[in-house]
Amino acid sequence: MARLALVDCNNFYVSCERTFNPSLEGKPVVVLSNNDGCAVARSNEAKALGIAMGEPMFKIRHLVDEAELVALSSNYALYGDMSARVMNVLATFAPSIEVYSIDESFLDLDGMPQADLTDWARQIRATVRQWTGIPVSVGIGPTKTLAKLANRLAKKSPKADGALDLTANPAWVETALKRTEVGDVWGIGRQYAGHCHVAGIHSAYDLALANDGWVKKAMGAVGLRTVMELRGIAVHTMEDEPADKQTTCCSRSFGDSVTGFDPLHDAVVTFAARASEKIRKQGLVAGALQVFAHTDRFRQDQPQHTLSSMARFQHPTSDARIIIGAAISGLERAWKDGFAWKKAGVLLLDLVRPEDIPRDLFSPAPAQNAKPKALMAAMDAVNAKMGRGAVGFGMVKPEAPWRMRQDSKTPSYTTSWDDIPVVRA
DNA sequence: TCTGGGGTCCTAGGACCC
DNA sequence: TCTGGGGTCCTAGGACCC
Repeated sequence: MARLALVDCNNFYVSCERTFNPSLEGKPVVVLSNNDGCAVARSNEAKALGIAMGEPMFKIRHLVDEAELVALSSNYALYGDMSARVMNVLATFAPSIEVYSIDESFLDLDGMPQADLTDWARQIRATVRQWTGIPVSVGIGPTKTLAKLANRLAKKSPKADGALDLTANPAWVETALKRTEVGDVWGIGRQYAGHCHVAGIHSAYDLALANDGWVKKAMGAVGLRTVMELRGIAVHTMEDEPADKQTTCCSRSFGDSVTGFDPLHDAVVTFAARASEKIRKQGLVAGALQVFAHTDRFRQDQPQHTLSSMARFQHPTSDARIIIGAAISGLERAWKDGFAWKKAGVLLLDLVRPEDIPRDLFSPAPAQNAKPKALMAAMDAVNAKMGRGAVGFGMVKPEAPWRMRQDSKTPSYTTSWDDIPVVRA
C-alpha cells in the first residue's frame, strides 16, 4: 500500500506572527485579508470565540474590546519567507516532497521502512517547531485525500496530539471516515455537501459507499475522483515538479470605490505591470490578456456592472509596455460611465515558455527581442534591490485613492534589513 | 460606514465544419 | 407535414482549493 503524509502548519499566518511576537501566545488573534477586510487566519482562541473563516472584520470588531481580540493586517513577505524555511526542514525528512500551498506539503513515504510512522511524524513536529517556531500537524494515509483527512483528525483529537497514521491499522481508515462529516472532505465544498445531505449522505464513510453513477451526476468527474480516493484508490499522484502556471492574475479590491476613467486606468496600469513582472519571474510569456472591473456587489442600492475585455497578443510576450498598452486599450473598449468601481484586475492567459512556441514566418527574430528583454530584466533587478516601484511607468501616485487599507501590519522581520529583530545583550 | 486574492479543473452551450 | 448528426474548438461560468 502506498503511503503519503500531509504536513500542514497550524493557523499558519497567526503562528508566523507569534514567532516574532510571543506576547500573542494564548490570545485570540486573527490575520486579515487585503484591505483589512476579512479574517483569513485564526488562532485556536479566536476560533473558540466563534470567528468563522472569512468572517468580515466589521462583524467581529466588537471583540477587540470585549475579548481582547488582536487583528493584524496580512504580511505576505513574512509568511512567504517562513513558509520556505518550513518546507526546507520538511525536505530533509522524505525522499520527495510536493509543496501544495503556502502552508502544506505532501511527503512521499515510499520506501520508508517503518510499519508505524507515528514516531517519525512526531519528530517532524518537534524539529520544525524548534528550527522555525511553527507548529505543524502530520496526517498519513494511502491517498492524498485520506492523508488530508488524517491530518484534520490529528489536529482535532487531543489523543493524536498532532500526528495520525491511518495506515498503521487497517481498521482505522473506516473509523476515521465515520468520524468525518462529508463537508469536511477535501474536494467537497458547500454545494456538494448540500447535494450529499439531500441524498442522505452525511459522513465521509457514507460518501465512500455511494453509488458511482449518482456521484458522477451530482458532483461530476472531480467528485468521483474524491470518492475513489476515500476508498483508498490513489488518483492524485505526487508531483514533485510544480507545473507552470496557465494563468496569472493581479487584482485588488479598492479601499474606497472610484468613479471615472482616470483612477481605474491608473489601477489597471499598476496591475498590468505587476502581472507582467510575475510572469517574467516565472520565465513565461502570455498569449492573451483580460482586463476586468466590477462594482461593489454588497451595495445592492447602487447600479451594478462588470466590465471585461479580452485581447490576444500577436506574439506571446512578457514585455510590460505591450501588456500595459493592451490593458489600457482593453479598458477603453469596455469602459462604461456612471458606476462606482470597487475592484479591478488584469489576467494574463495562455502562458507558455517562449522556447515552446513554434516559430513562424512572422515571429520576431531573436535579435528583435533582445532589447526589450534587457530593459525588462534591468527594471526587475532595480525593483528587486530598491523595493517595488523604484522604477516603473510613472503613472502611479503613491497616495492613489484605490490603494489598499492596511492599518495593523507587523514588520517584515525576516525579509527587510530595517525590520530585523534586535536581540539585546 | 466596513465583506480578499490567486489559482485549477470541468461542463454546458454556441459557432462552425463536413 | 417534412427540414441530420457528429465532431471540434472556444468561451463563460461554476465548483473547488488555500
